[in-house]
Amino acid sequence: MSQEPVSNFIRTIIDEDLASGRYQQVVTRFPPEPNGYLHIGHAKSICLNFGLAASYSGRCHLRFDDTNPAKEEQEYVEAIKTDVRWLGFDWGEHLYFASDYFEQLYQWAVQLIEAGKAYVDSQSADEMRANRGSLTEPGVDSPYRERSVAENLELFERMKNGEFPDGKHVLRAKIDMKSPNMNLRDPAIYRILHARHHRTGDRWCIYPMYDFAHGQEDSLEKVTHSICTLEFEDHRPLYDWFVAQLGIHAPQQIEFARLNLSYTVMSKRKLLQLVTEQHVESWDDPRMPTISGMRRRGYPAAAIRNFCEKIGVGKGYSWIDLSVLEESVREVLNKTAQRRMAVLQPLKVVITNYPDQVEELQAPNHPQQPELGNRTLPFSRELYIEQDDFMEDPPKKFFRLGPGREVRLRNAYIIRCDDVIKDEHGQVVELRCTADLETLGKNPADGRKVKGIIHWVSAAHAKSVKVRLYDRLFNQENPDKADDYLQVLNPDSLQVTEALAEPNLLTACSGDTLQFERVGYFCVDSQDSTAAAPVFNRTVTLRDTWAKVK
RNA sequence: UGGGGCGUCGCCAAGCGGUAAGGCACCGGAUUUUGAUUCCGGCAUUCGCAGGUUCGAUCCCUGCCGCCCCAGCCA
Repeated sequence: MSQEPVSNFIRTIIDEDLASGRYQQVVTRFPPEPNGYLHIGHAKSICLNFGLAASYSGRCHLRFDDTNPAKEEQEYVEAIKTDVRWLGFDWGEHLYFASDYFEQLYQWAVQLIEAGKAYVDSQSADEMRANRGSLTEPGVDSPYRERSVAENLELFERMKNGEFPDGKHVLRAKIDMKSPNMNLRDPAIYRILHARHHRTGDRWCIYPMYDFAHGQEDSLEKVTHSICTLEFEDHRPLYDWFVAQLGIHAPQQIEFARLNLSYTVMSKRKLLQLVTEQHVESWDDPRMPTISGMRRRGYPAAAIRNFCEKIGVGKGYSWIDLSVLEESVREVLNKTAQRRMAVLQPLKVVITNYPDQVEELQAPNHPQQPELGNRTLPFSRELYIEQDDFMEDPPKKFFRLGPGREVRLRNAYIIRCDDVIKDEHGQVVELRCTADLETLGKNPADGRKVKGIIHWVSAAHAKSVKVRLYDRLFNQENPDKADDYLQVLNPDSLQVTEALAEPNLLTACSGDTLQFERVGYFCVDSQDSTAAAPVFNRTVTLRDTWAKVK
């Protein structure tokens, strides 16, 4: 699947670690918190972690970082597993949960207390904040900082036994309240939380904090390279401190820049809000930047993988244009999608010199791949073409239909527009045309050139299908910069319309993606489409240089 | 103004002391029964700025400038 890997700073580090003998193999992990659905930003991390493991013949674990029962749910665990699998990655036997390590983590906390490296603090959250200092002022020691080991042990035990309400005490690592790195100013490592955990139920009422859990989880799994995003750079000294104090296997944490995509938001909080406040249908709404939304939209997994490969990985804050993703989608779909014809905004055409009969024309399913075979298209005297393909007073650069002009009907004849029929409002409602019946499958014998080619359907045979046209969810390039990102939602992100399609479209199955020639790629909606009432989602438009010329 | 990072073409991004890969975008042109696809060609005398070391610097040193992150009992 992948050929020459692109060099990047992470591979460089791994190469050095392997060369120096610091590690003998490569073990990575993708560690989502099950508090929401995966999005395209997670895809970058998944492709990176699983890709690196595959490239170095190592392994990659899927580990749920479920240390905060207040926000996490089983539903998310299942959705995440589905998405990672769909993206094409396999964790094999290596499925883990932070919650499986709770007992070990608790023992390690006790060990730290015994070593005089952790203490129970009984300040309130407000007092702790006040004593933490600021970016420019050092913090001050907690009055509880010098409690005896015995007292700490006893209090921590009682915390575990549920003898205190939430927030009454907290276990802190004893490091340095004056450290310029805020994360080292005696970070909280265990808090009291009387909450039901989706996997451990009511067994625990104290839960480890991220900093006290993540590195140890990596260590237990013998992870060699723990890849995370830039904001954890400041946590690395803490990460290293814990594994050093505990004397356990030390993985190397490496930070990279998370993905930012134009015209979309990536924070789970905001995505959750879009769902709960019904700005979109659901987590898998085709407008969502979630993996499940993109899947439903018709984006192939390979396109997402190619995209992640293409954007690279670095440490600088990057901003990727949505068009890069869309190009990746077209790249895959162009090769795989069968072609069909459908008219979105119909304009009637009558071929006046064509007899009252039905002809069966042959059309290739894919112009560049004859092995995909042909399909049959019914052709008759009355057709529909796209309104956009006719102009009453066309400019010179427009080479579609106009009064007296000729155009090729794709896979059929060349026609000339003789008359334009309008209704009482002056609206063009019908075109009277003549077909050159000698041009089926060949160019005019007299050598005249007809540059325009338009798509069409036979009026009597066309099938009506529901079509959903999706556009970017936000109107502003960076919705996070708006005062309120909800204010810049694109009101036209979804347009529902009926299209008239060639009969062959009805044989498409759920999940199939087809190209409506000259219009775009469309897939059968996995939720709402039925044989009786088909629903197609527009995956992405075709590139349209004419639109730019206009 | 404490600490941690980052600054190479419009957007990503290679490069690791020997004289600027690649992709996307863009601009030409060819083929084409999708104004699609495909195909050719063009596209940074220059690497945030200023000094210094060196025969030679985007790569090393110094000083500026700009941007991002950190004061959750979130991850």
